[in-house]
Parts: sequence; structure tokens; C-alpha cells
Amino acid sequence: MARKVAAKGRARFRRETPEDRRRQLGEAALRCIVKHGNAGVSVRQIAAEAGVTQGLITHHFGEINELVAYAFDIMAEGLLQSLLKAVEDAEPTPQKRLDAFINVSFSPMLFDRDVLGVWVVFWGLVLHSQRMSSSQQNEYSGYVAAVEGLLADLAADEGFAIADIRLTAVAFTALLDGLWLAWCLNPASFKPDEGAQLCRNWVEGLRRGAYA
Amino acid sequence: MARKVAAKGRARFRRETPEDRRRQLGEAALRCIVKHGNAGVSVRQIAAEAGVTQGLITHHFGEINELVAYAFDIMAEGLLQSLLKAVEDAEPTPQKRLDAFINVSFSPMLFDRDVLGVWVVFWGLVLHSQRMSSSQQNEYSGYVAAVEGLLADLAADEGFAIADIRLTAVAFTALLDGLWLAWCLNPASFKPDEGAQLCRNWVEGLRRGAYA
DNA sequence: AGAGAAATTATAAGATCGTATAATATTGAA
DNA sequence: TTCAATATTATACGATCTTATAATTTCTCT
Repeated sequence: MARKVAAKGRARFRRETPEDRRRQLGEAALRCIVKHGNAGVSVRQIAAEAGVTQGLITHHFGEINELVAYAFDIMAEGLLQSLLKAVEDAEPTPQKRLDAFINVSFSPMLFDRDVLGVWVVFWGLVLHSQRMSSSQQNEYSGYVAAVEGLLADLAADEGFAIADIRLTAVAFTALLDGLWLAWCLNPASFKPDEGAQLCRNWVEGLRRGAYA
Repeated sequence: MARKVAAKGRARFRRETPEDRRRQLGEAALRCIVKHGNAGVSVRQIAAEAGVTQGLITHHFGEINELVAYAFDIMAEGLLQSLLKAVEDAEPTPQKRLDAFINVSFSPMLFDRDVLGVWVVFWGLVLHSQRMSSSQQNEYSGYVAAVEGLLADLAADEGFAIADIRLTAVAFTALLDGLWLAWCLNPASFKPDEGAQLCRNWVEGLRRGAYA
């Protein structure tokens, strides 16, 4: 029989692989941030949310900032994958793919106040932490690159000119983020469908040579 | 002689009008937020920054959230006034006025990481506080209304159509905010001048009927 | 000059925070 | 089955936080 198992023979805690536990803690951190914003970034709250004791966070991450940065990474990665999957599931024409990208951007999966709440906390940290800043740069460049690919394909297919494709992708990204931000802060200002239409209008400007 | 003045005859503190003191505390709060982000939102830090004791904040604002909301109001008001002044100082044609608006938006006064740092803290609170949310709605609607006026004047002057002027102003506002956010989080991604150019491109799309 | 109103300080209480340390339980492998 | 590695808990410490209350100081007004 096992040497030191609790009286009833039932283990008092589960021993997880570091990888699994780190992910559990990261997801618990995200839930705490959703619930309480910046106030949710706390060793004690996150440990309670994950159902473990505080020491475990120190053990796996050292300082709490490292956990938050990790949480940012898994969330950013997940969202980008969702976006790209929606694009890949669309019919393989540049028009349909860009349309799918716009539509999923304004779907409840992304157009969600809870999601913005997490990002706002991250942004606040990015401005004061080198570690968070490099994570954000990585995430941002991947996102812009995806947009750039969509726009370049459309321009090639339809034969219109874009002077600086990277900058143009930056602008479209900014429009998406700006609409997302505005709607989440004030959902009465416009409807998600209207936001998607404004993006299609932007693309129409692109077609008409406004960025040539 | 005065009854209870300190030995040297020098007053140990100044008695200010509530209005003045509230403003001093609000400005101290902004400096703390610039320096430390969310961590700067603290009765003790703000009181120290303003050179007073903690109790004074309770006395003038009750709870600290009220002070932060007040700080948001004075900052938003100041920025909007600066924007509008730049517009009024421009030559009185719709083109020059819109240009002035774009240029000042990308000037160091607004295109500033410190300014965004304050804003990000506010956004985080807006998502979790009714009081902050109503302040933000007020600020946002004033801002969009200003943009709407500029765009409407341009459209009338040049004779092009805009289907929904309010929504179009929302889009332009979102583009400005999105570029501001992206640059502040990652100043290497583009130069302020390039951001201004992207806004002018957006206006060019407007001229070409993309929002008709 | 003096008194009263109110701005300000001074002080304290209790909660929560991050991190360090030592003790303990679980699990894979010998 | 036993052992050893280490994941996990348990506990403690000092700092900082918000808020409440009472004492003190300033300043205006008569």
C-alpha cells in the first residue's frame, strides 16, 4: 500500500506536469482578470481560482509578472489561431477570405467586453514592463502580417495598387482595434454589423486607389 | 498675533479652496498614473505626490474611485480643448481644419506614451465601474461629435456623399485611436508622420465615395 | 482680537499583497 | 515495494493598501 496517502486513500492533491499546471494557472489568471480587471492580478486570487495554494505560483513562475506574461501569450496565440482558422475555412478567394476575417473579428468570440478587459490589463503592463512589451511586439507583428497577406492577395487578384502594403495593413489593423475598443467601452455607440460595414467601406477605399 | 500658528510664524500647511485642492489632487493622480500605471492609483502615493496626507483625499473625494474619475474628466476635457483649439487656429476652410486636426492628433502632445498610459488605466476602470463608464461616454460622444462636424463640413464643401455621417465619424475616430494605441505600444511599428498620412488616405477614400 | 467653520493632519485598525522558507504528499522508477 | 525527486502545501513576515476617527491648524468674519 502507498506509504503516505491520506486516511481515506484519496489523494489530497494531484501532481501535474509543469506544463499542464502552468497552463491551468495561466487560464485561472485570465479568468481573474476578466472578473476583476487589474485588481484580479494577484497571487492569492489566481491561486484560489485555480484551486491551489499560493506557493505553487512562485514555484512555477517565480514572480507573478511572469505568469501574467504567460497568460498573455496563450490568449494571444489562441485568438490569432481562431482568426486564422476562420480565414482558412472560407472559400479560397481573396474576397471571401478577407470577408471571413472581418466577420469573425466582429463575432461574439472577439467582439466581447471580457476579451477587451483582458487586453486592457495587458496594455497597461506593456507600457511599464520590458517582458510584456516583447510579448506584445511578437503578437502584434504576427497579427499585422496576417492582415498584410490578406490585403496583398486582394490587391493582386483585383489589380489595384497599394503604395506601402505594410503601412496599409497597420492602418486596417488600427481600424479594427479602434472599433473593437470603442464598442467594448460603449456598446451603444454602434452595432457590430455596422462595424463590419465600416471595415468593408475601408476596403472599398482601398479598391478605389486611396492608398496607391 | 495669530493664535495657534507654529513657532516660527510659518504656516505648516496651506488651506486651499475645495475646488483648487481637488484639482491639485487630480493632477497629482495623473502624474502617479503616468509614472506607475495602475499601480499608481493609490491613496498614499497620490497624497505623497501632492504633498498632503492621505486623509485629505477621503475628505475631498470620499473614495478613491471618485478622485480617479475626476482626474479622467479634467484630462479628457483638457485634451479635447487642445484639439479644438488647433482646429480653430487653422485657416477656416474645411480642408485646412481637418488637416490641422490630423496633424495635432499625431503631434507629441497627443502621440505620447504617457498619455496613453493614463488612458489605458481609465479604460480598465470603465469596464468595471459605472461611474467611470458614464464619464467615458460623455468624453467619447464629444470627441465623435467634433469629428463628425469636420467631416460633414468637408463633404458639404467638396460635394461628395456620406451615407451615415455619425458612423463614418465613428470609423475615423477608431482609426485615430487605433493608430495611437499601436504606436504607443510599439513605437517602432510606424512613424507619426506615416500615421498622419494613413489618415489622409482614409479621407481620400471618403472623397472617392467609399462611404456613400 | 477672538471665535467658529472647515481644511488638514495625525493615528490607528484590519485587510490584502508578494515572496521566502520549511514541511509534506504524490508519483515515476528502481 | 521502496526510494527519491519534486510538485504541492503550510506558514510566516514585512510592506502597502483603504478607510475611519479624533485632534489640530488655518482662515474668514464680526
